[in-house]
Amino acid sequence: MMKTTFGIQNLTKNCNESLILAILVKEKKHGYQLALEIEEQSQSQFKFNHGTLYPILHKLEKDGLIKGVWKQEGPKRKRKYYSITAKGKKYLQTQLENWRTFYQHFFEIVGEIEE
Amino acid sequence: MMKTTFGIQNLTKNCNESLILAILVKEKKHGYQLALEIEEQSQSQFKFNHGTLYPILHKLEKDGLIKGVWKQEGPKRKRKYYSITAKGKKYLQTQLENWRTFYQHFFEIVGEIEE
DNA sequence: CCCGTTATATCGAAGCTCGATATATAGATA
DNA sequence: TATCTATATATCGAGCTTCGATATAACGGG
Repeated sequence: MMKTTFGIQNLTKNCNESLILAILVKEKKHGYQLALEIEEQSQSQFKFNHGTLYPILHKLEKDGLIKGVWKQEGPKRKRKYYSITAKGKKYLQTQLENWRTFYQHFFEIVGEIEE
Repeated sequence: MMKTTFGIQNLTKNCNESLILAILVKEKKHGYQLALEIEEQSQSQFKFNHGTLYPILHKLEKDGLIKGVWKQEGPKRKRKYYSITAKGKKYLQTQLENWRTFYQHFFEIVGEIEE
Protein backbone atom coordinates (compact mmCIF):
# COMPACT_ATOMS: atom_id res chain seq x y z
CA MET A 1 0.00 0.00 0.00
CA MET A 2 0.96 3.61 -0.06
CA LYS A 3 2.88 4.82 2.95
CA THR A 4 0.82 5.53 6.04
CA THR A 5 1.65 7.39 9.20
CA PHE A 6 0.32 4.49 11.23
CA GLY A 7 1.50 0.90 11.35
CA ILE A 8 -0.42 -0.66 8.48
CA GLN A 9 1.55 -0.83 5.26
CA ASN A 10 0.62 -4.15 3.79
CA LEU A 11 -3.12 -4.47 4.36
CA THR A 12 -3.38 -8.12 3.41
CA LYS A 13 -0.53 -9.20 5.65
CA ASN A 14 -1.82 -7.16 8.56
CA CYS A 15 -5.31 -8.50 8.05
CA ASN A 16 -4.07 -12.07 8.15
CA GLU A 17 -2.06 -11.40 11.28
CA SER A 18 -4.93 -9.64 13.02
CA LEU A 19 -7.37 -12.44 12.25
CA ILE A 20 -5.02 -15.09 13.59
CA LEU A 21 -4.15 -13.13 16.73
CA ALA A 22 -7.79 -12.28 17.38
CA ILE A 23 -8.73 -15.96 17.33
CA LEU A 24 -5.82 -16.87 19.59
CA VAL A 25 -6.76 -14.23 22.14
CA LYS A 26 -9.84 -16.27 22.94
CA GLU A 27 -8.36 -19.73 22.84
CA LYS A 28 -5.17 -21.58 21.93
CA LYS A 29 -5.48 -23.46 18.67
CA HIS A 30 -3.39 -25.39 16.19
CA GLY A 31 -2.99 -24.24 12.59
CA TYR A 32 -5.64 -26.29 10.94
CA GLN A 33 -8.14 -25.34 13.64
CA LEU A 34 -7.35 -21.67 13.10
CA ALA A 35 -8.13 -21.92 9.41
CA LEU A 36 -11.44 -23.67 10.10
CA GLU A 37 -12.36 -21.19 12.82
CA ILE A 38 -11.79 -18.17 10.61
CA GLU A 39 -13.68 -19.77 7.76
CA GLU A 40 -16.58 -20.61 10.05
CA GLN A 41 -16.75 -17.30 11.90
CA SER A 42 -16.78 -15.38 8.62
CA GLN A 43 -19.46 -17.64 7.17
CA SER A 44 -16.97 -18.91 4.61
CA GLN A 45 -16.13 -15.42 3.39
CA PHE A 46 -12.48 -15.78 4.36
CA LYS A 47 -10.49 -18.87 3.52
CA PHE A 48 -6.85 -19.40 4.32
CA ASN A 49 -4.62 -21.26 1.94
CA HIS A 50 -2.45 -23.43 4.14
CA GLY A 51 0.46 -22.43 1.94
CA THR A 52 -0.19 -18.94 3.31
CA LEU A 53 -1.19 -19.84 6.86
CA TYR A 54 1.80 -21.86 8.01
CA PRO A 55 4.49 -19.40 6.92
CA ILE A 56 2.59 -16.64 8.75
CA LEU A 57 2.37 -18.74 11.90
CA HIS A 58 6.10 -19.44 11.73
CA LYS A 59 6.83 -15.76 11.32
CA LEU A 60 4.52 -14.70 14.15
CA GLU A 61 6.24 -17.25 16.36
CA LYS A 62 9.69 -16.10 15.30
CA ASP A 63 8.67 -12.53 16.16
CA GLY A 64 7.46 -13.63 19.58
CA LEU A 65 3.80 -12.70 19.04
CA ILE A 66 2.61 -16.25 19.44
CA LYS A 67 4.09 -19.33 21.01
CA GLY A 68 3.71 -22.84 19.62
CA VAL A 69 3.87 -26.01 21.66
CA TRP A 70 3.83 -29.50 20.17
CA LYS A 71 1.38 -31.79 21.87
CA GLN A 72 1.21 -35.54 21.62
CA GLU A 73 -2.40 -36.02 20.64
CA GLY A 74 -2.77 -39.72 19.86
CA PRO A 75 -0.17 -42.46 20.06
CA LYS A 76 1.57 -40.95 17.04
CA ARG A 77 -0.38 -37.83 16.16
CA LYS A 78 1.28 -34.51 16.96
CA ARG A 79 -0.26 -31.06 16.80
CA LYS A 80 1.29 -27.68 17.35
CA TYR A 81 -0.89 -25.51 19.55
CA TYR A 82 -0.37 -21.78 19.38
CA SER A 83 -1.13 -19.29 22.11
CA ILE A 84 -0.79 -15.53 22.01
CA THR A 85 1.96 -13.87 24.02
CA ALA A 86 1.80 -10.59 25.95
CA LYS A 87 3.70 -9.00 23.09
CA GLY A 88 1.17 -10.46 20.67
CA LYS A 89 -1.77 -9.01 22.59
CA LYS A 90 -0.19 -5.61 22.65
CA TYR A 91 0.52 -5.85 18.94
CA LEU A 92 -3.09 -6.82 18.24
CA GLN A 93 -4.44 -3.87 20.21
CA THR A 94 -2.20 -1.53 18.24
CA GLN A 95 -3.25 -3.13 14.98
CA LEU A 96 -6.93 -2.64 15.81
CA GLU A 97 -6.28 1.03 16.47
CA ASN A 98 -4.50 1.21 13.14
CA TRP A 99 -7.35 -0.48 11.30
CA ARG A 100 -9.79 2.04 12.70
CA THR A 101 -7.59 4.91 11.60
CA PHE A 102 -7.27 3.36 8.18
CA TYR A 103 -11.01 2.82 7.75
CA GLN A 104 -11.79 6.32 8.86
CA HIS A 105 -9.48 7.91 6.32
CA PHE A 106 -10.26 5.44 3.58
CA PHE A 107 -13.98 6.08 3.82
CA GLU A 108 -13.51 9.80 4.06
CA ILE A 109 -12.16 9.61 0.55
CA VAL A 110 -14.07 6.70 -0.88
CA GLY A 111 -17.28 6.48 1.11
CA GLU A 112 -19.04 9.57 -0.08
CA ILE A 113 -19.09 8.37 -3.66
CA GLU A 114 -22.35 6.47 -3.93
CA GLU A 115 -25.29 8.42 -5.20
CA MET B 1 -4.98 -12.31 1.54
CA MET B 2 -6.84 -15.49 2.06
CA LYS B 3 -9.44 -16.36 -0.51
CA THR B 4 -12.73 -14.51 -0.25
CA THR B 5 -16.10 -15.15 -1.81
CA PHE B 6 -16.23 -11.53 -2.92
CA GLY B 7 -13.95 -9.58 -5.22
CA ILE B 8 -11.25 -8.42 -2.84
CA GLN B 9 -8.21 -10.64 -2.76
CA ASN B 10 -5.30 -8.28 -2.53
CA LEU B 11 -6.43 -5.63 -0.04
CA THR B 12 -3.59 -3.22 -0.69
CA LYS B 13 -4.00 -3.29 -4.43
CA ASN B 14 -7.76 -2.91 -4.20
CA CYS B 15 -7.38 -0.08 -1.74
CA ASN B 16 -5.05 1.79 -4.07
CA GLU B 17 -7.40 1.29 -6.99
CA SER B 18 -10.45 2.38 -5.02
CA LEU B 19 -8.76 5.54 -3.79
CA ILE B 20 -7.68 6.54 -7.29
CA LEU B 21 -11.07 5.79 -8.85
CA ALA B 22 -12.91 7.60 -6.06
CA ILE B 23 -10.91 10.75 -6.69
CA LEU B 24 -11.43 10.52 -10.44
CA VAL B 25 -15.19 10.14 -10.06
CA LYS B 26 -15.31 13.71 -8.87
CA GLU B 27 -12.84 15.28 -11.25
CA LYS B 28 -10.30 14.35 -13.90
CA LYS B 29 -6.75 14.68 -12.68
CA HIS B 30 -3.23 13.89 -13.72
CA GLY B 31 -1.02 11.49 -11.76
CA TYR B 32 0.85 13.93 -9.60
CA GLN B 33 -2.38 15.73 -8.73
CA LEU B 34 -3.95 12.45 -7.68
CA ALA B 35 -1.12 11.71 -5.28
CA LEU B 36 -1.38 15.19 -3.74
CA GLU B 37 -5.15 14.97 -3.50
CA ILE B 38 -5.11 11.63 -1.68
CA GLU B 39 -2.40 12.85 0.65
CA GLU B 40 -4.33 16.02 1.38
CA GLN B 41 -7.75 14.43 1.79
CA SER B 42 -6.39 11.85 4.21
CA GLN B 43 -4.56 14.52 6.20
CA SER B 44 -1.25 13.00 5.14
CA GLN B 45 -2.18 9.55 6.42
CA PHE B 46 -1.86 8.01 2.98
CA LYS B 47 1.04 8.73 0.73
CA PHE B 48 1.61 7.25 -2.69
CA ASN B 49 5.07 6.41 -3.88
CA HIS B 50 5.17 7.46 -7.48
CA GLY B 51 6.92 4.19 -8.22
CA THR B 52 3.65 2.62 -7.13
CA LEU B 53 1.22 5.16 -8.52
CA TYR B 54 2.22 5.25 -12.17
CA PRO B 55 2.21 1.49 -12.78
CA ILE B 56 -1.29 1.33 -11.22
CA LEU B 57 -2.51 4.14 -13.46
CA HIS B 58 -1.13 2.34 -16.50
CA LYS B 59 -2.82 -0.87 -15.49
CA LEU B 60 -6.16 0.81 -14.78
CA GLU B 61 -5.95 2.41 -18.20
CA LYS B 62 -5.03 -0.85 -19.88
CA ASP B 63 -8.05 -2.47 -18.21
CA GLY B 64 -10.32 0.30 -19.45
CA LEU B 65 -11.29 1.61 -16.01
CA ILE B 66 -9.75 5.01 -16.61
CA LYS B 67 -8.79 6.90 -19.73
CA GLY B 68 -5.73 9.10 -20.02
CA VAL B 69 -5.37 12.03 -22.39
CA TRP B 70 -2.16 13.98 -22.89
CA LYS B 71 -2.68 17.70 -22.75
CA GLN B 72 -0.30 20.41 -23.87
CA GLU B 73 -0.13 22.58 -20.80
CA GLY B 74 2.58 25.14 -21.47
CA PRO B 75 4.69 25.61 -24.58
CA LYS B 76 6.53 22.39 -23.75
CA ARG B 77 4.88 20.97 -20.64
CA LYS B 78 2.68 17.91 -21.15
CA ARG B 79 0.40 16.31 -18.60
CA LYS B 80 -1.66 13.17 -18.80
CA TYR B 81 -5.15 13.74 -17.45
CA TYR B 82 -7.12 10.70 -16.37
CA SER B 83 -10.87 10.41 -16.27
CA ILE B 84 -12.94 7.47 -15.06
CA THR B 85 -14.86 5.40 -17.59
CA ALA B 86 -18.33 3.86 -17.25
CA LYS B 87 -16.62 0.53 -16.64
CA GLY B 88 -14.47 2.18 -13.97
CA LYS B 89 -17.50 3.62 -12.18
CA LYS B 90 -19.20 0.27 -12.16
CA TYR B 91 -16.03 -1.36 -10.87
CA LEU B 92 -15.74 1.22 -8.10
CA GLN B 93 -19.32 0.64 -6.99
CA THR B 94 -18.67 -3.09 -6.81
CA GLN B 95 -15.45 -2.52 -4.92
CA LEU B 96 -17.23 -0.39 -2.33
CA GLU B 97 -19.77 -3.16 -1.79
CA ASN B 98 -16.87 -5.58 -1.38
CA TRP B 99 -15.12 -3.37 1.14
CA ARG B 100 -18.27 -3.19 3.22
CA THR B 101 -18.61 -6.97 3.15
CA PHE B 102 -14.99 -7.31 4.10
CA TYR B 103 -15.19 -4.88 7.00
CA GLN B 104 -18.30 -6.50 8.34
CA HIS B 105 -16.75 -9.96 8.46
CA PHE B 106 -13.36 -8.74 9.56
CA PHE B 107 -14.78 -6.88 12.55
CA GLU B 108 -17.06 -9.74 13.44
CA ILE B 109 -13.91 -11.71 14.14
CA VAL B 110 -11.54 -9.02 15.26
CA GLY B 111 -13.69 -6.21 16.64
CA GLU B 112 -15.00 -7.83 19.78
CA ILE B 113 -11.53 -8.28 21.20
CA GLU B 114 -10.96 -5.14 23.21
CA GLU B 115 -11.84 -5.31 26.84
C1' DC C 1 -7.56 -52.17 3.94
C1' DC C 2 -8.67 -48.19 1.51
C1' DC C 3 -10.01 -43.59 1.21
C1' DG C 4 -11.29 -39.06 2.68
C1' DT C 5 -10.20 -35.96 6.21
C1' DT C 6 -7.06 -34.07 9.42
C1' DA C 7 -2.55 -31.88 9.94
C1' DT C 8 1.93 -29.73 9.05
C1' DA C 9 5.29 -28.22 5.88
C1' DT C 10 7.93 -26.45 1.84
C1' DC C 11 8.82 -24.77 -2.81
C1' DG C 12 8.63 -22.19 -7.13
C1' DA C 13 6.02 -18.98 -9.88
C1' DA C 14 3.76 -14.89 -10.02
C1' DG C 15 2.41 -10.47 -8.49
C1' DC C 16 2.91 -6.16 -6.17
C1' DT C 17 5.37 -2.49 -3.66
C1' DC C 18 9.30 0.17 -2.53
C1' DG C 19 13.10 2.98 -3.27
C1' DA C 20 16.28 4.49 -6.48
C1' DT C 21 17.18 6.46 -10.67
C1' DA C 22 16.35 9.02 -14.94
C1' DT C 23 14.59 12.78 -17.49
C1' DA C 24 12.62 17.21 -18.25
C1' DT C 25 9.91 21.57 -17.40
C1' DA C 26 8.42 25.59 -14.56
C1' DG C 27 9.10 29.04 -11.36
C1' DA C 28 11.54 31.43 -7.77
C1' DT C 29 15.53 33.51 -6.03
C1' DA C 30 20.04 35.17 -5.77
C1' DT D 1 21.61 34.31 -15.89
C1' DA D 2 22.57 30.54 -13.11
C1' DT D 3 20.86 27.62 -9.78
C1' DC D 4 17.72 25.36 -6.88
C1' DT D 5 13.34 23.44 -5.77
C1' DA D 6 9.00 21.80 -7.09
C1' DT D 7 6.37 19.76 -10.63
C1' DA D 8 5.69 15.71 -13.58
C1' DT D 9 6.08 11.17 -15.75
C1' DA D 10 8.39 6.91 -16.14
C1' DT D 11 11.01 2.54 -15.44
C1' DC D 12 13.81 -0.93 -13.10
C1' DG D 13 15.50 -4.29 -9.78
C1' DA D 14 15.30 -5.99 -5.12
C1' DG D 15 12.48 -7.80 -1.82
C1' DC D 16 8.42 -9.52 0.18
C1' DT D 17 4.07 -11.97 0.13
C1' DT D 18 0.71 -14.97 -1.68
C1' DC D 19 -0.92 -18.76 -4.35
C1' DG D 20 -1.20 -23.31 -5.85
C1' DA D 21 1.04 -27.54 -6.07
C1' DT D 22 3.28 -31.03 -3.93
C1' DA D 23 4.93 -33.96 -0.08
C1' DT D 24 4.29 -36.53 3.98
C1' DA D 25 1.82 -38.83 7.45
C1' DA D 26 -1.86 -40.16 10.85
C1' DC D 27 -6.69 -40.85 11.95
C1' DG D 28 -11.37 -42.77 11.41
C1' DG D 29 -15.12 -44.93 9.02
C1' DG D 30 -16.94 -48.22 5.96
